[in-house]
Amino acid sequence: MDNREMILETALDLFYARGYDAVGVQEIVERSGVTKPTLYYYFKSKYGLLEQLLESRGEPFMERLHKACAYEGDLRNTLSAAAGELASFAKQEPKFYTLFLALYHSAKENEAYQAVRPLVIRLQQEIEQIFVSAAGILGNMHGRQRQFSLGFIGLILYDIKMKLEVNGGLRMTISQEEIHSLVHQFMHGIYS
Amino acid sequence: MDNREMILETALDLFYARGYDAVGVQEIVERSGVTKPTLYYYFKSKYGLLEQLLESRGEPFMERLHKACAYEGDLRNTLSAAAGELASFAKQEPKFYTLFLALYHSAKENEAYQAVRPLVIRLQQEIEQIFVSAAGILGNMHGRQRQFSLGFIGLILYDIKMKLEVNGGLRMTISQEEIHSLVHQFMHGIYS
DNA sequence: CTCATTCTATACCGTTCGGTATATTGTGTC
DNA sequence: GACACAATATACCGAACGGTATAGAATGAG
Repeated sequence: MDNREMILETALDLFYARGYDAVGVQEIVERSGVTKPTLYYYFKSKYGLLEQLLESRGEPFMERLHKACAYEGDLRNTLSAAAGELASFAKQEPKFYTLFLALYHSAKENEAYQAVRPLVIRLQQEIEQIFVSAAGILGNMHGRQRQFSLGFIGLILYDIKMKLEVNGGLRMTISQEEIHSLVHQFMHGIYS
Repeated sequence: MDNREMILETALDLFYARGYDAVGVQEIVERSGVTKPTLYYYFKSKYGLLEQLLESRGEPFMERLHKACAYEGDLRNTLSAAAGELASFAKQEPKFYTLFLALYHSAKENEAYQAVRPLVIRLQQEIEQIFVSAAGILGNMHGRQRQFSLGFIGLILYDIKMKLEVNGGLRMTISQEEIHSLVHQFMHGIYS
């Protein structure tokens, strides 16, 4: 692993464990076996490091999610596909997933929240687009696509986080059945 | 307002806006119109300030929640009472509610997460106790009280946060109907 | 071999960090 | 008026913060 990747990996470990603000640049470079100028050569600043970390780990996932969110006439199946993609991603990258969630809920005027916003917005757009596509069929959304998508995201993200925690990080399993059950639970609220 | 309360209020504002780690003691005392030794006289350390902030604002709420969670034979009504209490608290203290949620999701090895744990545990216990009490009647929980309570907490907390955000912090309204609808949505997943 | 470019280390910068030793100012008690 | 005690300010501490000026090593191209 080259130095750049090593720094990214170390930063992920540390930000995950203690948070962006509580981790110093010095500690990152020491654990990575490099010195400060190396970090600043690749990332320009501590904030740049966080940005590139979020982009390098988030981009591949966003592409997979985009494909999974392609609406094909059935809202339930599409939501299940999206939720399944989120779950499999969380299983593959539990630390990044947890870090993402922490940043998602962090203070709005904090640097770290600004850095994660692009990813959050894209996630919201992908999910919201599902409901927009389904509006033609459902017909009764009355412009509540945003509300529905936010609620769906919150439900799924939190459920996955809980399942990650009770299994101690690794070994998380989330079956197709559980996904369908969650989606069913969510949709029942919509239709009633 | 005396100096101690002034410091607490300022700390809440700043921690809410930018997060515990990103705010320095210097800024807190400047905005409070006092000097550092005054802060350290009352709170002993920055961490102590956070602890006392969480306790002073969290304790009154926990007491109200405890009463609301008293199980009286009907799971739906009890859950609605608990959720309603959470909602009214969020409406009264939106900044503290949001700060609590941010800390709840922050990195586990971070100081701030350690500080909020007592409150988190008590919240979980209150909610879990509802399901434990209901177990005699439901009978089919198979020791899943913890899982149910965590899921319920996640659903309610996130829903309230969303409603806070779309209304720009103040002017949040969450009707009794919405509460009942949420609880219904949650329970349908349990019974099915 | 030479030169440009990429990458990395030594050593340092000013600033801010959380925290404190010491002294002074109320304020009510005896 | 003397005393105790709570509350506050001045001035300072060493350490850690994010960041950088400068120079040296490595690498491939001509």
